[in-house]
Amino acid sequence: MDNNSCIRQQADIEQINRCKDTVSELNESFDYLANGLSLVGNSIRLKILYLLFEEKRLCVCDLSDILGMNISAISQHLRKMKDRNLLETDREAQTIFYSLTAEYEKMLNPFFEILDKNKILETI
Amino acid sequence: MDNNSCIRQQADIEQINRCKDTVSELNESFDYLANGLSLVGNSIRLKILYLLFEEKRLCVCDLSDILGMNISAISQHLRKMKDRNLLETDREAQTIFYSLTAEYEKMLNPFFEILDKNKILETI
DNA sequence: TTGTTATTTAAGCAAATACTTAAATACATA
DNA sequence: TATGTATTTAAGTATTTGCTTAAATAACAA
Repeated sequence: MDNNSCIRQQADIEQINRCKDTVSELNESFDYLANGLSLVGNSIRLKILYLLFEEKRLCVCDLSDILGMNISAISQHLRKMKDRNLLETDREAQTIFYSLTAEYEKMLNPFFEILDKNKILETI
Repeated sequence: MDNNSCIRQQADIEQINRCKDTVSELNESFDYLANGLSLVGNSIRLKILYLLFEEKRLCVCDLSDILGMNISAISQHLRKMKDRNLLETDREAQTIFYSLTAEYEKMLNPFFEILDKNKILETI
């Protein structure tokens, strides 16, 4: 793993140890948060999330049509986000509607605002 | 691309078209934002960002030691984040210190707060 | 029951990402 | 100028991710 055997001569050993402690203490939190952010960090999924933010709810079929993509591909993206609790579903006969969970709607709001701002700028 | 030829029978055509317009209008913004978020959505890079948030500045060598990873791997992560303006550098003799840019320190703050909260919870 | 619509799931492939190794660059000092 | 320290870069490999295809499930209607 570490062949170059680092630690520079003026390194602050106390700082290094403090950081090591922080990292090992928060390790699972980092993994969990990073996993959530990686789901949002994909432009197809970000589009889906934004569309659900604006339209409140949409089904796989609608999203497939809006984004010009295979239903199966969309379904797999939705599944990942549902598994991580970014989305929830609500069945109405054969149609399954997806929507943002309250928690993530709030969490993602600042990013949606950035997108809204862009929209206004470009339409002026 | 789209073999299943969707559009369900009760689809709201106006809604679909409105959504298509939004997506094509904001297309580059989605790509740009998603790219930024995908950088944060990696647990190694998230750890680096959090450590820089707490310690203000660290060099490749320190991070390599703290995270128990190859210097080259860390350097490549740092480069990606510097290219996307999440980080900036500041040379001091042979040592190059990385720090968060003001813009992203502000933008990532809510996530760092989540991590801080966890830290307090676990130490009680 | 049979067929239709809406969706999910599984398997395979292709592209993207992360890590390793080795060589290159940059600065400092003897 | 030669040597050591700090870091980057390039190339190769391995792992992960995303998409396609085809088959499966679920609700409904004839």
